[in-house]
Amino acid sequence: MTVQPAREHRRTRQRAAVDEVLDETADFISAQELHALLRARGAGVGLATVYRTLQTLADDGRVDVLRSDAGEAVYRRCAREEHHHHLVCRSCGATVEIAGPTVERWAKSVADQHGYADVSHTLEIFGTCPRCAA
Amino acid sequence: MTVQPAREHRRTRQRAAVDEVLDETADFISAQELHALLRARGAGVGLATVYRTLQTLADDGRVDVLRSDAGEAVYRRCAREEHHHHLVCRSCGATVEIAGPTVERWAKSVADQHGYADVSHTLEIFGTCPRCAA
DNA sequence: ATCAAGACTGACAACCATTGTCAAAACCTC
DNA sequence: GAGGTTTTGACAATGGTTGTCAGTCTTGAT
Ligand SMILES: [Zn+2]
Ligand SMILES: [Zn+2]
Ligand SMILES: [Zn+2]
Ligand SMILES: [Zn+2]
Repeated sequence: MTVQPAREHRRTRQRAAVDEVLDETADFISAQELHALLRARGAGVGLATVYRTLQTLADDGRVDVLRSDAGEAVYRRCAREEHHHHLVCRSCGATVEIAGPTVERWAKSVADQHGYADVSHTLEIFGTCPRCAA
Repeated sequence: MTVQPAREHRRTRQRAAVDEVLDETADFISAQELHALLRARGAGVGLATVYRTLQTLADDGRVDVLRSDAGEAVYRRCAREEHHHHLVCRSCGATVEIAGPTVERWAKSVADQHGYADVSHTLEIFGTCPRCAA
């Protein structure tokens, strides 16, 4: 019995294109925006494919997802893959990655106190970045 | 020139009905669910009106809003109107209101350090409540 | 009580992000 | 190259939410 190589996803032109945009984009971006970008730069990719690719990346923890004020899902390739949070500019989307060890412990302890198990949490900070503060 | 009394919203049967359901419901509930509830108990209210009413209540800070995993907006009348957060059961929706003074200060300080102004944040803790832990 | 002004309602259409469909295309292994 | 699997993409379908607008209801004033 041979050890099966971890079945990775295939590398296709479409996935490479999505990956490239994510690497070049510092801010959170929606699937629709990403799709428009790709179309604009010639390397067209089907909208459904963009959604599927982002979904997969998110499942694999290779991109972070959060919901904009409008409820639209937005994606970002973060420098660190470990758990962290974000300080996001409401106006231009400029993002700073944040670590908060104290908050992590606090959240866990609060959940424990109330007997909640299998705990997770969401935490994002929004504001107006220096460049957008006219 | 007489001083105008603060123009409040009008009191209508529909808004009273929505209010009543919110007071009776301990868990976060979606607009669609609330609409179905009202219809079921006879006091029918138009779906658009339910949405508008919840929107208004949220704007006035009279109900809390957050997004379910599915991206659907869910609403809840909380005991305290001051800023707070929630510990929510992923399975049954049972909710505990949480205050986190330390987190509040931390969030503000992080934003300040990066020059972000007009700061707000979202923070919710999810888990499985004691009753749902089979 | 009556009335006018305008806030509110609701059935329905419109929107729009996201997902489902499925035949064609790309890819991999033998 | 053949056969089997994965991926793609145009299009339809879904579903929450908002827009429309004529008719209804509240309210404050008469
Ligand atoms: Zn900015
Ligand atoms: Zn965290
Ligand atoms: Zn529960
Ligand atoms: Zn807070």
